[in-house]
Amino acid sequence: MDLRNYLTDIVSFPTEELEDIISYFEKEAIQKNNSLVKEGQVCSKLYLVEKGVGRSYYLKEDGKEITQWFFVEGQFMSSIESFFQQNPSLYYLEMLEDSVVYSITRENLDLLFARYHNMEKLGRLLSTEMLTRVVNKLNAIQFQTARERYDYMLNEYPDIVNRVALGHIASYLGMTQETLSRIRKAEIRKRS
Amino acid sequence: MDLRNYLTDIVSFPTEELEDIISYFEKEAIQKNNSLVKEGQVCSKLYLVEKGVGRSYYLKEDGKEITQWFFVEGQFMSSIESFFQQNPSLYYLEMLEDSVVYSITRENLDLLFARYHNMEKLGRLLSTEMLTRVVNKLNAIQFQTARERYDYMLNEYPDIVNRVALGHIASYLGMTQETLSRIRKAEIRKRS
DNA sequence: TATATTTTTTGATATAGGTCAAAAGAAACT
DNA sequence: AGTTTCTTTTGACCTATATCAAAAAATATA
Repeated sequence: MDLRNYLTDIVSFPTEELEDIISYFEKEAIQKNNSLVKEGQVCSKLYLVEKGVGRSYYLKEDGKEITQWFFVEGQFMSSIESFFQQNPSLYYLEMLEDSVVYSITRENLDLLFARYHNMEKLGRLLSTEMLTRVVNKLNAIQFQTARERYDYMLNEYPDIVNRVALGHIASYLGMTQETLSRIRKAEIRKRS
Repeated sequence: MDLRNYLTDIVSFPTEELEDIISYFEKEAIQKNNSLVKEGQVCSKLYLVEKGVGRSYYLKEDGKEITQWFFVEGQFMSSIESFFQQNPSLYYLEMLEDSVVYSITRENLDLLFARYHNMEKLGRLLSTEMLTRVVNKLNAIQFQTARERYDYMLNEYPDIVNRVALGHIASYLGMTQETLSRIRKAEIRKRS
């Protein structure tokens, strides 16, 4: 899958619109553990992951890293609030594997939103999709036990569980590493 | 504030576009405790609250009501996933005071999105705004103590605290009614 | 392939907030 | 105004998950 496919999967663009739009994206290779954005910086770009996994995270007062979101192939990645409001990011963005991403700046994206009705539609559809995903996570976090949250993760993101550190998943799910380790142990026992 | 103002506050529409758009909305008066949508129904309309407060909630297996979101004057209200995906709603929508709302059907909204680029933009901006709000709530719920969450509520929605039942606020914040009652008691003591 | 570093597991203990039950207070209805 | 119903508060007790500390396992580096 390349950029063209990811976009046309959402909205069908006339060829010349699509080519113009694509010309504003840049392809970047990012090495494992490299940051795209650091806390305090304004996030000036929106990324689309072609290959690899990324995450957004922040530091609690005690210095612990809290993973806020994971981004896999085909997903748009950004420090959303910083990108849209152009204020300093509360989050770090980093890639957890050697990755390839496409990026577009806020200015160019705005330009494309204004130029093409279809692009505006794509923006709207992506936001509502993201919104649904965040609402789902909120419900999982708010009303499920630690074990149920891990099951939710296995269902929604089976892939990620095997690609990233347990500590990252634990903080993403709002529990400690130790708790997740114990849950996993119990699940293995249950299945055999 | 009327519908016209709520819309032009977000995007500036040429007069005749605005009048056309507005003609697709219907004004409805809803009595306290009346539902707009029940669990299992497809939510066919998007509402804008002119006067009153609404909430979305769902029932846990044990029958307890969990408030998912509050909607006050000027906010768009819907069972979002049901409205956009046109599948059965997991949530109830109800008004907690005698209210006046504007409504528009999914079909008409889609028609306006397709007809006016400006309308599509409004849709996109509303989704991103909502997205930011949900992300904020998620962070509050996931990493703050019960007391901190109540403080977050007092800041973000000072108004709501005095308009709706404590039990609704408690479940919205992911805690029991009893816990919220004790927190409130402690806060009062602290302030005097 | 040995050594250093990071990640995961395990154990012991502590605690925030849940549950259950009942009293007190407010609001709604006749 | 009195009665019923709904909401909030209070108390006693319990449990899921956090915290702290250290061992074991996996991974990276020299």
